[in-house]
Amino acid sequence: MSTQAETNRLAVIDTDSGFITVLTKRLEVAGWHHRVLSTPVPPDELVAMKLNAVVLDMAALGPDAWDYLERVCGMLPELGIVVCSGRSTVAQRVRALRLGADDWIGKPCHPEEVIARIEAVVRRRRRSRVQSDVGPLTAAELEIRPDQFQAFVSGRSLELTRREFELLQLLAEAKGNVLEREAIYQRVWGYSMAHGDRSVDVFVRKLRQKLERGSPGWRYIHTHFGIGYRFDPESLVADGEIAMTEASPPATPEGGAPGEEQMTPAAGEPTAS
Amino acid sequence: MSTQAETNRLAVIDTDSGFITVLTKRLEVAGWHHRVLSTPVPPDELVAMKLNAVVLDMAALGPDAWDYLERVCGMLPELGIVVCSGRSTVAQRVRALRLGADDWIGKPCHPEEVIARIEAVVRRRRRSRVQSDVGPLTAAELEIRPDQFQAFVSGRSLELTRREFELLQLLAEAKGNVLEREAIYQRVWGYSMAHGDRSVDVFVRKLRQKLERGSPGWRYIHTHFGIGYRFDPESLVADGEIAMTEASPPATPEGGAPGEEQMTPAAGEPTAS
DNA sequence: CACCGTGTGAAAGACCTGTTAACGCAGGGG
DNA sequence: CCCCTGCGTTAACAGGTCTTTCACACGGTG
Repeated sequence: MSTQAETNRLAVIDTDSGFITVLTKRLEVAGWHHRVLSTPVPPDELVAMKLNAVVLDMAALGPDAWDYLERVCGMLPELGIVVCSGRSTVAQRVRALRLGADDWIGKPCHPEEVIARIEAVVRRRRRSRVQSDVGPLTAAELEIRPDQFQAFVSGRSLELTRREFELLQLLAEAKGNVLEREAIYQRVWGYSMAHGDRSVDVFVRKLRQKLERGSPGWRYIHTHFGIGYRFDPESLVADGEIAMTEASPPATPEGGAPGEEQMTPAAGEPTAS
Repeated sequence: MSTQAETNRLAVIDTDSGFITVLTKRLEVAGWHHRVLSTPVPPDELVAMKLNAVVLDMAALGPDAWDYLERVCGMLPELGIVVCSGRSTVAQRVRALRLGADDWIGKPCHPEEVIARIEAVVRRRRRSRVQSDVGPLTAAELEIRPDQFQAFVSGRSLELTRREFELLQLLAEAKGNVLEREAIYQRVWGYSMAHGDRSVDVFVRKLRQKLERGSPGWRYIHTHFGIGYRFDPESLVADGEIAMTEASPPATPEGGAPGEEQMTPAAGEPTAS
């Protein structure tokens, strides 16, 4: 809940163009990343897409539909699977659900209901997942650890407060992009910024202070006059000079966070400058 | 799938005797513990039942059905909620799903499908708490034994109460991760924390007290201001030093009750390394 | 040069946590 | 049947930490 703005990723495997058209329109409104496939792609590829859920029509899966469904369910236990198919019998629906599908919707159906059901499935999945979903994020000497609500430099904590940490995390996740004050405030504080509020500036200052104290030699946060701030680690010394204190590989103190690859929500898309 | 040694607990809130008869018969075959209710019991009571899921008919909930549904969903985010009702509109189904229901089935329906859908809903939840109850867990001088609902230090019990133990176990299993108060409360108490509830803090204090009494020289639970707590054993004495039991315990001579077990006069202890 | 936006420091105030004690409830024993 | 004891909950207070706000200096922009 706190980490909002998490975009959901969905694949639709179907051949019913009318259904797809209507559904994708709704998905765009809802802000889902989605991809339409007309043939059953190998489970491996589904894995690579890092999906949250998949909607599929048994009719589009060809003759080996049940095999395919079983393989996908077995291979991606964390994936939300919603079958949206034409006429079906109770036995078929029960079979799919037992195989591991999360829901079955009969066509014709209202796209809004499809989305609501997908969301229900994903919601349930989110809750059950251990909170190790977000891997540590590193930048220059910095190691940002969402699991600890804290940032480290060569193993030493920067002693950030909650707000400071969330601000840093937000900026770092948008690496390279300029974020406007209003947007920052909105996402860290959770509500709209009052006119004339300087909180963001004050926190940027505190953050810079702690960053410099723990990692002198680097500048992390840049100011864009009249706009906002941008995170982008920049060495203050010539490249080859970092003689001592190299030890760049941030030693993971111990918490064995699984080496989750960082799932980039959206491809970097620079906000105009 | 795996040994279904764990029985599922389900409540059915409905007044349709025919439906209930058929459904309960199937539930018995499937080995579910179930309870039939003809009126909407207060959410508190649902909590006490320690359910995995609930099946409910909007028609049986009376005039405040939507309110009730919303309250239950908000209070028991971990509970699987399946609505099984008569004729309905898309808008109603979407509303229920958005409120937090996991599935909506229209009557009439086949009991086998109802069960399959309940199982699909519960299936996800189960994954998360799979590995929790097996082997003993040790950390520093501590030995946490789920089979006894108790923690030990060099063989001596810490005399933890049930809640204290569950809290400790939860924290220890998440070793190294910060857990937010809401998350802790939800997983130990089983339902959502009311705003302003300080129970978690109080129990953390009791736990720290007992931990310190049994294992001075170590700090186990760390506070993260504005967030929650983190379990991470930390020695209070420098590594190479011979712990002299250096006055860490402020004695507290003025004993309250005479029966106070102040044992541990000098029992050998640290020696660890 | 005038104007606005940003950096900086400090102080007031809101919020959070540690700690203690009293209350109500349930189970066991007399 | 009543009393005793242990446990969990709730309220209240004290002490600290974090946020916000304000004032002023500095620097970029037109």
